[in-house]
Amino acid sequence: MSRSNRERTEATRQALITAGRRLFVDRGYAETPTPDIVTAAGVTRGALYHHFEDKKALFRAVVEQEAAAVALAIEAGSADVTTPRQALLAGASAYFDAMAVEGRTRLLLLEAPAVLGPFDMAALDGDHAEASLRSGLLDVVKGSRSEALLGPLTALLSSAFDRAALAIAGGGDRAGYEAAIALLLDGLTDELRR
Amino acid sequence: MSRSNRERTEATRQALITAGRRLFVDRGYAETPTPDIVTAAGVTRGALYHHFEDKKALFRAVVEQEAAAVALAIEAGSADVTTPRQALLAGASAYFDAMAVEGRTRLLLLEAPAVLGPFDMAALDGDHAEASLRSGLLDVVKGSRSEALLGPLTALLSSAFDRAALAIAGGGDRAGYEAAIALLLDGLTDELRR
DNA sequence: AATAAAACATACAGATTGTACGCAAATATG
DNA sequence: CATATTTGCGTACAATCTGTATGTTTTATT
Repeated sequence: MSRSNRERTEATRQALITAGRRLFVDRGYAETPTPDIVTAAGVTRGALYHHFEDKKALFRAVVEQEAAAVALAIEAGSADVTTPRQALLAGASAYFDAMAVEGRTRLLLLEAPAVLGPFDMAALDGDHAEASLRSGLLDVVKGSRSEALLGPLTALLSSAFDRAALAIAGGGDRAGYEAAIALLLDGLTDELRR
Repeated sequence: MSRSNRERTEATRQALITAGRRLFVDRGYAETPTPDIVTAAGVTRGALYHHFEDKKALFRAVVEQEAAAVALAIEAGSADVTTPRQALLAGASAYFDAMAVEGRTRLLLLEAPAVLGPFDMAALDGDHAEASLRSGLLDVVKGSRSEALLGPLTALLSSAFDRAALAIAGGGDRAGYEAAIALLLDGLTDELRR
């Protein structure tokens, strides 16, 4: 049985990422020693440090994969929408669905910002969701006074979405959070039309 | 020169907390070895482990002190206010002022949630600010339909405040964030009066 | 003054990270 | 196709860090 080098690399890389994800979610980044990761992946630390520069690089790969999955789910979830309002609410709902995957909020919203820093975090497409929100909000603020507030408004609401995702993942009342978000968006919309 | 035991304890505890704060802010919790902390504090690791159960306990003490300072500043900042709207906006402004102290956003909003967990974090008066916000929002939603959304709305806006504080600390445009928050609050107020 | 207890320093054991080195399988080269 | 070379990965090692155990000095107790 002989595998091509590319296959081998891809297989062990993914095994490490999968095992790492499992342990990072269960115990957190700091409390997860690399020996445990490689054991779970069925390799040795030699393989880990061959494919990744250090432990943090493996974590980054896990987070990147997770962020990509979220971006994909949102892309798919935002099918045909009618009004800007519907688009925003549907986007929020898709985001909550995507973030409902177990461990995802811990990885993306708690561990990653601290481990990678909010700087690396922004570069890492963590704001793909934010960009989507931004374009949705643009339809709302466009033409109004305070169109200049698009940036701050996007950041604020994005943060609110994250908080809602965290709360929902923690057993919070999803309907309540969705209603609250609708309220904020509707209020914002009205307020800009005076 | 002989100091009372209470004085000694208080002095070295505070020296450790101060040195720890400085290093945690500069390098982050994980990248700060205890030998560096005790050297900066002018003691040895023996003193550290005599006064704190472990490194995390020292970090917790730093965060507690920081959170208390924020709570105090907000308390003082919310002097005589007239309307609920003014109360909320003044509270936000006081919060931003308090969080503008260097390193505070990193400690309270980035490191602490990851190191202590959002669980310990909530218990740790991190939501003193949130409680204040909640009571301010109560005046807004009171009597309206969707009074039941007070909880989610508080969480969402609290998160938005945190994000604004982070952005401002990172050199963001404070006036823009304050305006955006005013917009959200005003919109919410109007929306509930229909 | 003598004893107890608290504050702290020193010494040590275990664990963890990253690196150096070695070997075997796969790919490149003539 | 044979040999050289690179790639994947396992093993061994050195440096560091954390927490504990043990000693020493200073303050409190009686």
